[in-house]
Amino acid sequence: MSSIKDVAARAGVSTTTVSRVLSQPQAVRPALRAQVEQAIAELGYRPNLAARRLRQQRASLLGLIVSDIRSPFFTDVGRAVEDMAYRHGLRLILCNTDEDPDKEHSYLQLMADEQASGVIYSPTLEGLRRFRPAAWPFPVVMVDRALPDTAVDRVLLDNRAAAQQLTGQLLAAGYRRIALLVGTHSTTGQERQAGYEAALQAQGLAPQVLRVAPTREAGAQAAAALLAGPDRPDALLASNGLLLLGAVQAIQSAGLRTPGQIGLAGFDNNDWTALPSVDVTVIAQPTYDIGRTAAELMLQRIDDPQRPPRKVVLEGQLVLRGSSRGPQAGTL
Amino acid sequence: MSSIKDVAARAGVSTTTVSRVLSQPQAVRPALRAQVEQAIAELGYRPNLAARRLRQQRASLLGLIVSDIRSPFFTDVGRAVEDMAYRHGLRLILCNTDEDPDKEHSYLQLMADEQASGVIYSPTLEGLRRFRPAAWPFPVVMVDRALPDTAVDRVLLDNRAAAQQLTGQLLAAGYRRIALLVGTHSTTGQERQAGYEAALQAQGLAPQVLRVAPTREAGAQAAAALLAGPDRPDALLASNGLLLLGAVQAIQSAGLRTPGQIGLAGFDNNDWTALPSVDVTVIAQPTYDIGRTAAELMLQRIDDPQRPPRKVVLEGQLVLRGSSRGPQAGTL
DNA sequence: TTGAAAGCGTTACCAT
DNA sequence: ATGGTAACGCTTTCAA
Repeated sequence: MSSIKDVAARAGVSTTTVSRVLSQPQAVRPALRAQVEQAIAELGYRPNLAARRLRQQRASLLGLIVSDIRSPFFTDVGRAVEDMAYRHGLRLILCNTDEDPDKEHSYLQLMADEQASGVIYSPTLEGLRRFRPAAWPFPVVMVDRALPDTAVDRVLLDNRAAAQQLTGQLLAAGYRRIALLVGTHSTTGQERQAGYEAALQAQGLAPQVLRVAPTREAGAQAAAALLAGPDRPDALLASNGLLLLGAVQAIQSAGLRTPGQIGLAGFDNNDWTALPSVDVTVIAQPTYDIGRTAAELMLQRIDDPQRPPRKVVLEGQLVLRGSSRGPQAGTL
Repeated sequence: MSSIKDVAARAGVSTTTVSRVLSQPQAVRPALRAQVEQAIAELGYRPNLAARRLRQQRASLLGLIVSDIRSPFFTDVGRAVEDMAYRHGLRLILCNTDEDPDKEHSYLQLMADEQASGVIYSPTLEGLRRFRPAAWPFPVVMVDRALPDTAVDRVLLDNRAAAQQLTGQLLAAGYRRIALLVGTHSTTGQERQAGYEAALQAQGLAPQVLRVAPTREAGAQAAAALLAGPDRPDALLASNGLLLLGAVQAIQSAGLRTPGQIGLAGFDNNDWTALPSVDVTVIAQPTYDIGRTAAELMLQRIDDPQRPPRKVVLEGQLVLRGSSRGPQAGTL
């Protein structure tokens, strides 16, 4: 590998000049600059990033810390962040925490060791409780999950409004006993539960909440229990895509039809939700937008570390499908 | 930030000794070692990775180059690789290429600049054609896609056997006019097509192949055209998860039932394929295993750069569901 | 078993 | 506008 020294020798200039050609070309006389650029091309010179990093004390590198990249939500977000990172010459390091606060901490430490320029972070409830922005040498942008008063940049969905809208839709269709399947571990679940409860209370109805692990299996099991139970709800609301899939599975396994025999709605416009045999009403989260916005906030923050923290709240989009039509609709 | 110098001063030893405590503790007298370890703890010292990298001329860093992390297959593989990387103290850098050979090359170059320890790579057909192992300063492990004679480590599914098995299943059930939806861009599609054709030819039947972009929309459109066409096939085979989803959508939209009115089978045991209303026969790829194996090959290769390249072929698992039962089965 | 010192490749300061 | 040089923090020879 050739170094900046070799380039300098070949171009007949100092290493300083070569460095300048790389970082601030306009500060070098065009003639000299051309010489240097030619030498660079001839040698196939590539800057040594480790040396640059050591000297500058920072790396062109972003961390993405999420619970599990296999969740379609985080996959989309990650894809958006990676696109932005690539465009701006930043690498993206992927970190899965499995909702484990210790692993979250370990990854934050790792990013500090790597002198990352910033970290995009979706904390668990516990991780959020422990988190101190000042403890880390990089800016953090939180996505999807964050407490209301956290003093960091963050990109969130209006979960409360979305859940309220979804619940309102079921109420308007005539459902009265709507049960909620909600995931533990995250703040989003809490907010969605709040929206659901608000919508019910406005009608003087009692909420029925099942808190379960955020997996398809747990969702299916909880939904099956509800459907087989003594006072079966007339509609189900699922607070995320995995729980919704579990609910669909339980409903179909029980031989029930939506919306005729049970109403259904949930979060996340996953690709299978549009299948004619599923056709479930959902809130579509602007997942790519969330990731892109998080990356944008990060780039701006890197540019100006002093700017006041910003909170961006994006709206979910109601995708109205058959599963939330009225209880009588099945006979149409 | 404290450096190795601070630790040395506090422990009353040389920087060399501190370095040794970090990398080969058994070479330092226990008493001294304890002093150093205490100093490290008291100062909260963390090694500077950039300095280490510059000195050692290599980084504890793996690259993962895939077409799109949003594909469930790559998501699972990525998750497995990241797990292994974390366990071995390696970072994982995520790279999406969108099936663009130039972007593939650009990312390979990036990994070279970062002095990555290795790259796990799922090349496009064109990227594979251009690829020269010797051109890169890191070992490569190919996953999912690779030419038969590539002289690099690789982890592949037995695509031909899997497609043959799937087609055989449909044939055994009594289907005779089986059409294949196959994605362009990848070697897997070609291999699966070969398996499909072999199975048909063994029965003296003519193949009917539609090559389309590997997206749900393209799959749905192609399937819809087939179903509405003059000589409609009696069964459909989809060569990956997205095309299969498109096929299911087209079949359900056309008001057809599987297996009664049309047979169906395909690749990838995505979570929605098990829904009672879908219930489609698939080949389940051992996605996590594929990723884990790729990471293992990489670790072994890093350990011993001279070992001969290995090829690991994993078997898909047939998941038999309702959609591939016989044409008359719907009336049972 | 321990230490001194060179050197990895770059950037940034200070001269000129 | 350009160049000399120190410094970033670590590992690795080599010597003791």
